[in-house]
Amino acid sequence: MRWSQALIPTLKETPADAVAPSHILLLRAGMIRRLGSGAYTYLPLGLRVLHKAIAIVRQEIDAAGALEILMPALQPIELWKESGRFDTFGDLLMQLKLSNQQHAALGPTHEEVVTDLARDLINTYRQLPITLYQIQTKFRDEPRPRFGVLRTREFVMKDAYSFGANVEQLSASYDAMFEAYCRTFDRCGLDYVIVEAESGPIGGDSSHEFMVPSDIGEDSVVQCLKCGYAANRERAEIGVIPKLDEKLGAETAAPPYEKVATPNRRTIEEVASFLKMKPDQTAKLLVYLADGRPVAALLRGDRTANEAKIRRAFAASTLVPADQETIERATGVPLGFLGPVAIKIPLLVDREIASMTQVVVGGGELDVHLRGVVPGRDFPLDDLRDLRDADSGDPCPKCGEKLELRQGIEIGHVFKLGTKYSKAMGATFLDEHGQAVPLIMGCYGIGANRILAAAVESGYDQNGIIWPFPLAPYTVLIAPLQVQNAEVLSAADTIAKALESAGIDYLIDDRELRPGVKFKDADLIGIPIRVVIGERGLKEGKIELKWRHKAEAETIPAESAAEAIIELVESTKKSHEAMCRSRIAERAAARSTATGN
RNA sequence: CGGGGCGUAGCGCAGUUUGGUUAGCGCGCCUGCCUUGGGAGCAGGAGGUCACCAGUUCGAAUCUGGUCGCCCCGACCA
Repeated sequence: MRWSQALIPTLKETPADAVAPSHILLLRAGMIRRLGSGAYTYLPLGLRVLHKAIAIVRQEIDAAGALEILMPALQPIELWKESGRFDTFGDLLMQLKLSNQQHAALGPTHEEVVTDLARDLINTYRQLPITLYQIQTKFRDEPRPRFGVLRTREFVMKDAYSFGANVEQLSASYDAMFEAYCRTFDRCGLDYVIVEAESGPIGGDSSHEFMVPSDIGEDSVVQCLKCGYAANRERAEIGVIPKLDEKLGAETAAPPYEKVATPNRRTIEEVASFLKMKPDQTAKLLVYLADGRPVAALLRGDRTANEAKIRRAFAASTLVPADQETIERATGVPLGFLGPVAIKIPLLVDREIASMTQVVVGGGELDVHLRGVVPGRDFPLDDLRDLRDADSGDPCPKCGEKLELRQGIEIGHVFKLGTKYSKAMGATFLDEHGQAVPLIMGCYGIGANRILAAAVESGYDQNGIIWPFPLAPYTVLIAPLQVQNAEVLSAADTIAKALESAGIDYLIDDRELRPGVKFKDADLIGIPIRVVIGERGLKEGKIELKWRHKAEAETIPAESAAEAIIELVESTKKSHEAMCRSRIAERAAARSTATGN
């Protein structure tokens, strides 16, 4: 492609409403343009990257044995009512009225449609297992689109759905997708982390997220750098925190707790600052309705409750925070002054509380808190649980080392669904005994646009984007510096022709501009290999070769330049493929050790 | 949905507090000269419903009321 014929509207200045590096750079590099909030046009350069990412996804998902289909984005609302998600999806679902009063939705995901298809087409266990997928635009009425292409109202997703006759088939399909995702992201050249994710009432290892670490990532993940444990923050378990054994001797002699007046101080912040203490010296008592029954959880004041953990701890299938009226009716204590001493409803205590010698808690009556309360002495510690979100510095559940908390961009998610949709929508098959049984499903998503955002977030410098080799809009940028000079231009054209016939994609900057402008633009759009041809070098029979990610350029002989560049591209591809293969081997080895024996 | 900010040329901004010539500046764009290895220089030029609607006023980018749009923080995120 000749730059003079292309549409690459680079910007010298930073657009005012872009904040995230990927957003700023994709705009400045002329790859995207905003139409409205959360809606972006992909210009030629950006679209090429998107297409390269999609091509890799498609190859790997195909190779994993899934079958590509294309379902409508436009869906009858009845399907959503049938699955029960019309209510749970809420305002996120983009709805519209068609003629004839038809009520429709633009698909935010396709469990309903694919389950409808399956109940129609899958009749017998002999057709199972099967995995269907599509690559298609999804619609979600996001309350707050942000960070450019990272969170939009309309986005391209690869969504796959597996159907199995039993749990073994589900696991096999899940594992195949999991492996395909690893291969996909390895091939994209992304640095990703796989984390255990919260999977709802099913539990177990039935959900994983693929994350690219980034400060603008919207998900928090905890990671143990020692043993490799990684989990979504909501999911992460916390290792055992040592109890203070010695306190049994020392602290039983501590003075009894005292009541202090805390007029109208209800929140942890208010109480702590009023008593001139830190929030981590206090504890808070939270009240929930577990399957409708009021229950309480006690956490250190500065911690975040984890509702999924609390729900499981109370063996409940639903858990919602209790409202003020319910709390006061159930406990007889006004909101803001609840404490664990003499509480009237079932109480579970977070494990961490056992490591506190003294604590400030609510006094169980209006405008009163208790200071110097000793856990274990003043309230029981016999049922300790893990009830909170993991934090930086908490012990790893596997090895006890300190966990690190980081942000990440979710680029892929694999999930064992079970029979949630097949049961709700009557998607059954006949098993070996002629029994109609619900299909066992899994679902697997990859956000194509997020691959772009994540690649830029993890590959840029102050001059612009540094694309990973496999995703770059073009592999080689050829920059003849003096286009008026016939020798320079023909040297550039010679190289271009050679790349063309070698099947290597390139962009040739044939614009009649000053060299500085060309260099700035080249850095901005981030093409991996830059070939500079200038009058000066050409006189000495030399042209310049530079990697975008390296500071220094090298010179090579002009007459053999084309061959050298082709060789460089080929060897880079080969070493990347070799890296992907060795990752595959590593995972296979890890699996056989894990299955043990 | 709560809090904060913004809307003036393709992009970045000044002007608004205190109403008053023809609404400015930089970048980009067009023409010419000049220049040519890291966003050059000179000269000339095009480009504006000052987000929209209503009001106050002799007079509104500027004051008042309303509407819309966009960004950030939070809530939310199968």
